[in-house]
Amino acid sequence: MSLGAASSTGRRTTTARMADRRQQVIEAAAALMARDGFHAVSMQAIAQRTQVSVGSLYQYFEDKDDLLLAVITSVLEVFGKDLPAAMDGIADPVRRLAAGFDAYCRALDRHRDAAVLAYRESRTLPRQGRRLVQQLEIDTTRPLVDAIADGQATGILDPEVPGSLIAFDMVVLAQAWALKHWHFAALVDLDGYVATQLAVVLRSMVVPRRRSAYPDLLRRAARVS
Amino acid sequence: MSLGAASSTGRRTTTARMADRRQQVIEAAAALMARDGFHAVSMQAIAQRTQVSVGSLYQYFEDKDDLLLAVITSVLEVFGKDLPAAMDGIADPVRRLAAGFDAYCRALDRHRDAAVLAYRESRTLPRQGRRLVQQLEIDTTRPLVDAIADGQATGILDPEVPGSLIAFDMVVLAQAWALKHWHFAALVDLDGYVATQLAVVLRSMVVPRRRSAYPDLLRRAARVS
Amino acid sequence: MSLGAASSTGRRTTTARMADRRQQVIEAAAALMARDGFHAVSMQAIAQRTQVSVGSLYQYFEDKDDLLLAVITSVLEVFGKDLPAAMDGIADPVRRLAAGFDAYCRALDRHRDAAVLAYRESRTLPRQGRRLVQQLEIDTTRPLVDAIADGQATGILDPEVPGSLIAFDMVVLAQAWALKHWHFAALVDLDGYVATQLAVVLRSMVVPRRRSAYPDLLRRAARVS
Amino acid sequence: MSLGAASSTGRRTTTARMADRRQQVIEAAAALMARDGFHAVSMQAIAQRTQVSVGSLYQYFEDKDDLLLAVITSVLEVFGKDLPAAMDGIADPVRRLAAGFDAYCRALDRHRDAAVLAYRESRTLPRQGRRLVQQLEIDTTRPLVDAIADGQATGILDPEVPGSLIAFDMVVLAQAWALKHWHFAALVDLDGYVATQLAVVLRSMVVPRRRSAYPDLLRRAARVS
DNA sequence: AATGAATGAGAATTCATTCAT
DNA sequence: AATGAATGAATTCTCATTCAT
Repeated sequence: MSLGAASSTGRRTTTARMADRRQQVIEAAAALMARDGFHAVSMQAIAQRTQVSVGSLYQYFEDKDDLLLAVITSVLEVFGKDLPAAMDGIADPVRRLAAGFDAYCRALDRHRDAAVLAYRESRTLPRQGRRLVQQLEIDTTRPLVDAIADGQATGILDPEVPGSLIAFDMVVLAQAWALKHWHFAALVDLDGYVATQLAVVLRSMVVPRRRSAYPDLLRRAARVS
Repeated sequence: MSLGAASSTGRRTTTARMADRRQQVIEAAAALMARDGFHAVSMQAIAQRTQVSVGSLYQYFEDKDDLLLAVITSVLEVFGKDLPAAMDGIADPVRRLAAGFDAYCRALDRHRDAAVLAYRESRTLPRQGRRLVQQLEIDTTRPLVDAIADGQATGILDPEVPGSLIAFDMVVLAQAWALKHWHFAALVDLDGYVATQLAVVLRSMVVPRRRSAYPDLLRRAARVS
Repeated sequence: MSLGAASSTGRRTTTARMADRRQQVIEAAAALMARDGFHAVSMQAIAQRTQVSVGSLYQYFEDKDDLLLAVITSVLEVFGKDLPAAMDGIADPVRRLAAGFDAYCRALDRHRDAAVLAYRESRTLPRQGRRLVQQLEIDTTRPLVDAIADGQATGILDPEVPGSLIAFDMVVLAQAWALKHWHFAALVDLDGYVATQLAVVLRSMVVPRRRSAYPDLLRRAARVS
Repeated sequence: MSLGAASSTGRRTTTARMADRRQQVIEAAAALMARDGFHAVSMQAIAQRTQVSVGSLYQYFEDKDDLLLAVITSVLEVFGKDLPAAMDGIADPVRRLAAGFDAYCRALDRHRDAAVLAYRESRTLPRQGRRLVQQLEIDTTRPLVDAIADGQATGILDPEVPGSLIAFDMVVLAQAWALKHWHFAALVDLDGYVATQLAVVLRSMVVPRRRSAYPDLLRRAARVS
């Protein structure tokens, strides 16, 4: 569970060693909280797991909420990073969109517990933290929104379609793979899931005369039980 | 926040008066927990709000988890009840599906906080309770699955489409109205949301030569900013 | 665990049915408390076990302490009753003493848990109740004290021996079979225990020239590991 | 009520200061529980008495049961320590036995309340703790058993006498001074008690031709009312 | 007499946070 | 910077007892 750079908290992080430890704490906390939930994990448990004293925890983080915020943003950053990386360099907007959705789903699948944690516990954060997380989620959607806009500009996608809404639908459906895994996993595997959901979304957007260009994306690739 | 029928937990509830009180407690707890989250609400607080002694709380519910389960199932039951009620008697499978989705979204909109509570805190429940909630959610999906199957049998919907998966997508998207309200509400109003999402889903399912029968459902009705 | 008449509390006990129920409650309470200890047994648990309402419990007993007193006296009465019954009619003071000790040990063995309860929890009783229990224990010793006095008067037992003290020793040693059963039971069986302890006590009392009359009592009868 | 060495429980107790405080807590708890009984003493009360926060109590002890175990073992250790100390260096087995019994009775007399507590509440302990206490009691008996065996080897004591059983009888009788103090104290003083009980036990063991060597031990020294 | 729902004081235990070393 | 002992408010849950029906 290698989680990104983090911060978001205006902490000094003077020493490099301190930054290291801080990151370790975030990862340990993420693992514990993903398993047991935020409230069920005590600061002492996190300290113990990280081989750090409780006192030090408060050197790295304002308080427990601040740690949670760091954990969540750390998780979201990982997700957010994979997405543009996967889309970068793909000229065709539809294929770019598909690549983004695919990458996002895979990232979520890899860190399923962390994802559940992030979406579940963001409510626990104080207002400001909650907003920050929401903004991060919106930022993540950005590349998708852009790809749709691009597709509409190119005449591949229906210009009447509300891009930002559909893009967020894609985010929601990707997250659903983690959040409703208990249900979806009984119906399809990850590949099938990605293909199916992609087909649903694209069918509603690609204009009829351009459909022939994406036979692979518009037809369900996988069996669904 | 008038929440439906009682129990779901195998409780005694001998007196009618007791059942009444029990229901009051569920509603008060739902309100408080929806606002502050399960862990932030103490049994004391619930007792106080309901004008009931703490001891009585434990006469009605095994423990706090049991109360949470009662709250969540109570919430879900309301949602689950609106859905078939709205679909009942509509012959056309597509219109039936639309009516169901519409009703579900509206129920969720009405009890937005309770919905967030239910989906957020179901993780807090012990295994068995969690399963119960999941089953309840699957049961809710049933009428939608049936409508899709009906549509496929009638030749209106693409027979290759995986009905159970798409039906659950609809549930997920309906829930997203509550869970991601902070984002969607900035883009559309409820009517617009329902229309748009319905269009997305139906476009990917209705076979081309039957599309003309549902011009209202397949075109976005509302403005999206 | 048929426990004796009881009362000791100045309760009315009007109906015969009431007296019956009362006795049932005492027995159920004795069983539960013997197993789990006084504090670990709730009034509701006793009520449930006896198929009686909690309210009725308070019709039969002042409060929980009063119930405990009833339980303990009930237990002790059973013990106390067996003892004189066994001694009655035996002319020889030494053999009478032996019969009494034997009967007492056997009664204790039969109700070992109840015995432990009685001796352990009598401390829990309020002053007055404690005194009552102590008096009951002293009364029990009476026949033994008398037998010793008789033996001394007859010239069989050493006149210098402090009878009341030795008699109480016998009570203590009999109780020890129940209280230290975890240890003694690993060393001897009940018969061996009775024989051995009897030999110890009698050897220190029977005057030398009368010893030949009790070869069976003065020699250890049983094997001790 | 200065009670001996610490732990017996596998606790960390890093600091010396911590060990100190821990010991203080044990002593305060012993005093309170001896007076009011285990269940009647709250952790709050113990904390208050020791000038320690409730939280700290849980730093020193797993839970209330663990504290009770510490109290009881602490008590028993004191008793167990006096006994061999008094016997050490006495060559004559009978006199050694007498010295041990004497020391044990005196230790019990000094900490009578603690003794009652230990024997009464050991039932409250969970299985493992109870076993530990029993083992401790058996260990205590050891020097007595050895002395008897020695006496038998030397031909002073009747070789047929079951040593381990008699030794435990002595323990029981010593404890009876504390447990049945309400009765015995009315009959004799401590010196008288020790002398009398010793005489009872030794008379049943010392072989006739060696009796002349212990006139002081075989004759009751004290008046008994 | 009998019932059992209602009560609320009190108990054990946890845990975020601080601070002396 | 780091430590981890100390703190005590807060929380969940129990249970003896009462009282309206």
